Amino acid sequence: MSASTFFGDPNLFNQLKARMKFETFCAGKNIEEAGSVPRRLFIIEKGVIRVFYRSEGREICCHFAKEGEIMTGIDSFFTGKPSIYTSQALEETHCYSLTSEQLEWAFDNIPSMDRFGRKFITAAYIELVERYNSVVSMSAQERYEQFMSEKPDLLNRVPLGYVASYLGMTQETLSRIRGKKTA
Amino acid sequence: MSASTFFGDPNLFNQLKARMKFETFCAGKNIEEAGSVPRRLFIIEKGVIRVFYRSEGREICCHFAKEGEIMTGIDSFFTGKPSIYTSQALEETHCYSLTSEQLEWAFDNIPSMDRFGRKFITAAYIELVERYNSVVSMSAQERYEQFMSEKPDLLNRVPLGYVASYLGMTQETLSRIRGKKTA
DNA sequence: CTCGCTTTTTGATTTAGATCAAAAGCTGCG
DNA sequence: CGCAGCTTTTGATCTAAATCAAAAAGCGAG
Repeated sequence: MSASTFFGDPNLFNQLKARMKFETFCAGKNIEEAGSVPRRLFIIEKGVIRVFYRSEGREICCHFAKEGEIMTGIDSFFTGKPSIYTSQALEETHCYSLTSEQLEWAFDNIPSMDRFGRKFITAAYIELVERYNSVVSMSAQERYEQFMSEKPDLLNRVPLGYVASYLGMTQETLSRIRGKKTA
Repeated sequence: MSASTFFGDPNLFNQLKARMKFETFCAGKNIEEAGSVPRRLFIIEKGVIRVFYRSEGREICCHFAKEGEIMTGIDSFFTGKPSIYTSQALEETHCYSLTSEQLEWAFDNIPSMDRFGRKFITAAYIELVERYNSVVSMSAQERYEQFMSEKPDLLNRVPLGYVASYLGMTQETLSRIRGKKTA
């Protein structure tokens, strides 16, 4: 989700900003680890983050977030359960962060926060529905084309294997598809 | 999502109930059609509903809802855009309904409504994440087993083909998997 | 009961994409 | 420069599941 949706309510943003912390992560640094409970919400100023989990010995990337976007482990952030996700900066990344306690405080004390939360998750939900549908009804080739039309810059900023797992295919398959296009 | 979560706040439920309409749909009847904008939220008293969309000439079932659960086209219900989904009663179905206008009214006038909406979508989001992960990292056999451990009754209440498309496989594949188990 | 229709099963074949394996390309560093 | 350790590409199989096709099983209506 883009941060501009969040900033749509400047008053809300100002109230939150006072509580947010500026953080920098260098390339390769893990931001939050799987298994931990306290999760922050990040507004990314600069950089790219991947969010992934481990399944049968391999890492599956389920999300990329870059400058101008909000990144958070929605599941545990809102439920309080330990997360299965690890987030990692892929480039030097600058962002503002808010802890889950601060967020809870905001939900209880800032009137428009629940509405923001509702809209934020609705947007995330709709995005996920689209990804779900693409993975069940599109071929690897089509998924690649959709990705390229939506996030063409990412393929040059992150390793191929991460994108492949994000798209639900192996690195070899993605490499072949990409090669075919140019040839 | 189960309706009990909704009823967790009896005060909220009472305020809404006064505005809800009781409706009955007979087996096979479409409840809401793809392409329409006004969408209702349903609390199901009795019956089963399937929600599906059309893709490349075939129907993909993306959701089942039965007695005790809430059914709504979350995407357009919250965005106001026409939905791609059709919902259909598979048995005679009784439910309470709330129009999107009534829901908007509730969001604006009942203080705890935004919070309910946020929690409702969060739950739906988490459920969808699980389905997404299962479809990208599990075999057809494993998806069948998961389905049977979670919703064993549904396979006897709805046609096989609907469940197959819900699980992201063909009817033949589901039939073979099921046969193998018993044999 | 039995005819006609729908749903489910079974069978044969095909195929997209995975897997396994190795060769190329890159990139930084001593 | 040139080797070491990466990421990416290319090649040769293999396999889960789709597709195509038809038989069998259910089931409601006359």
